[in-house]
Amino acid sequence: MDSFKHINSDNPNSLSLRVFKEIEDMILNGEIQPGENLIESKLSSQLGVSRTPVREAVRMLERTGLVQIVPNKGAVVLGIDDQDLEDIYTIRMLIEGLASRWAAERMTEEQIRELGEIIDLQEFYTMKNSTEHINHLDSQFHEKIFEYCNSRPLQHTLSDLHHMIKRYRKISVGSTGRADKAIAEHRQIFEALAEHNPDTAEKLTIEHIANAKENLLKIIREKRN
Amino acid sequence: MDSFKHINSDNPNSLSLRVFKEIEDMILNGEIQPGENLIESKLSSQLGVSRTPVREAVRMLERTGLVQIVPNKGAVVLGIDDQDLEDIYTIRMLIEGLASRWAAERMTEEQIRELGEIIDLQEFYTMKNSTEHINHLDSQFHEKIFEYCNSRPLQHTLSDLHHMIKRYRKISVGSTGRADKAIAEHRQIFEALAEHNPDTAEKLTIEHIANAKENLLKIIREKRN
DNA sequence: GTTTTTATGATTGTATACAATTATACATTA
DNA sequence: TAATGTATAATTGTATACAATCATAAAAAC
Repeated sequence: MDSFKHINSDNPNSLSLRVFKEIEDMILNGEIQPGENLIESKLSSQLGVSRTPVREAVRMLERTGLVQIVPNKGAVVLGIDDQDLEDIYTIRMLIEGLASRWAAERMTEEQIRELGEIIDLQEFYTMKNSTEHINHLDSQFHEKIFEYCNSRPLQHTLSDLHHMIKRYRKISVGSTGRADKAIAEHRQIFEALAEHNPDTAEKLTIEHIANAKENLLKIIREKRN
Repeated sequence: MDSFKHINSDNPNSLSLRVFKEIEDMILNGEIQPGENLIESKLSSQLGVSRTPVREAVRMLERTGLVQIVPNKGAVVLGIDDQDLEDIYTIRMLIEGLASRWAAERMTEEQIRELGEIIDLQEFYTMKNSTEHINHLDSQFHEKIFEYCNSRPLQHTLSDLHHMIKRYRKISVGSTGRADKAIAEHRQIFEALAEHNPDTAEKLTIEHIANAKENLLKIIREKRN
């Protein structure tokens, strides 16, 4: 049953992957706006590569939900509206709740130690007000949990959801007073995990994401006015 | 904000798509076994097309989770073990439960009528013992619900999950006495949806999928012995 | 003046050629 | 013999050329 295991693909950068990331950045930074068409020939000359890796990159972008491909017509950049965003967070509540539940059941002592270190770092950088680090560690905390829950299907599902909200995460934690609260919540979740208490871990995680959702929606509404 | 809407891509069959389906079938039918490598040149000569559409098809297969691509090395067919299968069904319980909840809230009268017709057909073909039709309608019932819940993120998530278990669905409903029970459950879910009763619809859907899961695991264990 | 047709250009889809990488078998050395 | 290096073959990655499809605008028909 060796063939069933995942091989840890160590990201040996291919051109397609580089192009994928470059186009993704352009979209995330607003250089390319929702509604615009991605034209393979333009992108390829712009990036100095042939059309083939661009094509593959566009296919990867479709997979992340950033783009929709219409056969024989091309790829158009998709936006997401408020309803979509709310739905994504509601789904995340359920799925990440489940992830915490399973992590609480399945985590090893070594993994608990590792997660503890992340929390310590988070508290450190929050005191220092280093937004850059805070955002990165926030992502890392969530990613570690769904690594430790040790379920390929769940990881797959969650990674899709996280891709969808990549555009918004940067504003979610930054700027407001949410960072302090978020970390206090992380600490609580961590303790439930460390005690192998699935019910509490799940409940706290759901609340945590519900709070993040409210905060994000609030910020977005403010930005619009 | 026109650009945000999905264009109903009416499947204008491209070669890549045809090739995708052919390879998918080969894997689903066991012609290509988990652990085997997909070799582009072989497949292209075997199917009488060039390597380009084969490459694109393999990328699509990776997206459905049937295959894993290791850069510079190729694509290997993935299997899923019992734990994966259980996890998928647990996730499905949550997600389809949510789909039913939202469908109950958002469904139109016209959609209720349509869904009712599917149920009627299901009952008809179950009396006739037409396994072919039963399986198809079972899929259709679930797909209609997450079409009617009208949430793109949820649809995306669920369609991934359904792809993952495509290999198993054919044996799930067939052969056993499960079909009768399944349809009775569908009927109950339908009534909750028609009454716009989210709580009941969600609860019944979760139970329904839990039952399907037990049934599937039982069948698989029997087949192994 | 409006609609339909037709021609042209732009863009995507597919095939093929070549480059880069990886796997395999054999030889070499300790 | 085991380990390491090297040559060759197999395979994937990328570039380019051509075919098919679609979008646009001018011309023709009404």
